[in-house]
Amino acid sequence: MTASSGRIRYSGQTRVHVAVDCIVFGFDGENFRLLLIQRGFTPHRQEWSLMGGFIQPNESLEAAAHRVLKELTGLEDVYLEQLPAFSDPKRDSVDRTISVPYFALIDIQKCKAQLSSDFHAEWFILSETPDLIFDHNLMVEVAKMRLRYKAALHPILFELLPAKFTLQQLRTLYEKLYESTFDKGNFARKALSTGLLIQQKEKNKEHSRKGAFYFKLDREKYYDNFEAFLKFIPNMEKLLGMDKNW
Amino acid sequence: MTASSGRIRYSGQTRVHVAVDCIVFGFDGENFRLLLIQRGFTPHRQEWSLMGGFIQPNESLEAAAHRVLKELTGLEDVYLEQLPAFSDPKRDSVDRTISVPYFALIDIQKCKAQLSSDFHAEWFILSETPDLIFDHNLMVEVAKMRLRYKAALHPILFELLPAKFTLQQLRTLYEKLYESTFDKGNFARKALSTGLLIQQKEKNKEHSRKGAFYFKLDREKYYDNFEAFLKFIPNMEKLLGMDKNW
DNA sequence: GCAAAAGTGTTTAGTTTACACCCATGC
DNA sequence: GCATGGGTGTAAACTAAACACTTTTGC
Repeated sequence: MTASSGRIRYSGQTRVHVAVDCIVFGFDGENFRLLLIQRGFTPHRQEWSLMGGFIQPNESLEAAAHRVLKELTGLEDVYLEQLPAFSDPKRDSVDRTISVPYFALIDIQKCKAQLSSDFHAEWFILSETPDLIFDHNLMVEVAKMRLRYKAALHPILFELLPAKFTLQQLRTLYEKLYESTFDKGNFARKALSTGLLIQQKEKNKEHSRKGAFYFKLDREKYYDNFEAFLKFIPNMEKLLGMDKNW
Repeated sequence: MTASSGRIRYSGQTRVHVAVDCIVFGFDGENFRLLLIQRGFTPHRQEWSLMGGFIQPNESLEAAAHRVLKELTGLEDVYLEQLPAFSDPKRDSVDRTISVPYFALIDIQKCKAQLSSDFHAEWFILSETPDLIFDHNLMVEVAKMRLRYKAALHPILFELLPAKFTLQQLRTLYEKLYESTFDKGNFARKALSTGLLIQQKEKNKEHSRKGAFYFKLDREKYYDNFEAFLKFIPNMEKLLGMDKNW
């Protein structure tokens, strides 16, 4: 619904505040993490919250989300995906505010330093997320489900890994997300068969005497095929909590 | 981003108009159809447009979409799914307006009568969609892609069929969406193996002497398993325009 | 009986899974 | 030389795809 004539005005129509909230996921090699801020102002001072902000007159929602993330982490090129808007008229008791959540995937190592003390930001273990203000807990739940869904079909989890990673790290990442375990051999074959991985000469010897090869993501193929399907995940239906008996 | 203290106001923050636009899909047995309205007012009087409306003070986005659809078609329980918001600050030259598109799937037969002349609504063959106002053409494209994606994994296309349908009608529906053809036998097996279909005693004899059994959707199983995965579509990756050579 | 569409069966190819096994290395 | 995780091989089970075949029935 739009108009473009200079003579027409939407004067009779309600206007509302529109904000974005960012559900920022990271992975520390062992656990999924969620980046939260401690509010420095009322209401709900010192309570934990998602990082968010109002949309500005000359920016799109996506630009607002990127701006907010930049303020918080210093990062510019972050993977962001829009989730369905939260628009219950009562969700905000001050003024009508619609919030559009975005989930973000970032390499936790890239922003550890920058995490501005302005926001008292902290990386929580995802499963140990504290109570959040307003409807932010629900936003996190929705984001988790969407991440599980999307990552089962598309190679987005690479966004969470450092530039160099081993197959074991990649597998652990998937195992944690789906709270499951995957066969080492089968997983490696699938991962390699995507052609997205470039084997390095260097090995990681932290976990074994033999050492595991590092891999890098083939960024070109990755961007070219972002929407391509993976079948990374065995028993996808079951892992996504879907009963197949029907 | 929200607040709930009575003392706080968002007075310094921009407020914007928020609207919903509905991309209404139907299927006439032969072609996908798109329900459009001819605007009766300026700007763009008599041009074709999606049906939309501004969000009201006491309704959510979803409620607004349902209201708009009810006005247009008389239908209340319509399948609706939110698409990412269109929020370019320049998309509306009058006032800043963010539009949240919803795609709707409806049984074309259920609303033929009601189609209120208030809106000069018409069912266009999807592939023969005229030029639409503003960014509505793009919304339709996004909705088509999302429908293809979603229908490959979930049984939503039943929403487009009448209460009783034959396997052939179901297959034709999928074939048209994916601009492809599917093996009769394999398709029937997959469709039946979902357990979602209840065979009727009656047959449709329009297309053959032998007659094809009618089926009804098992609504209970359908609602229980809405998020369950289907593997209805052979070569899903290729049909969704995804190159697998990587 | 034959045409035409409905519906079933069957062969083959491909993929997935589970699990066994070999490999390289530091101690 | 042996323990440890890294990496490879393989048989069996399952699934998908192609296509041939049988069924029904109005004319």
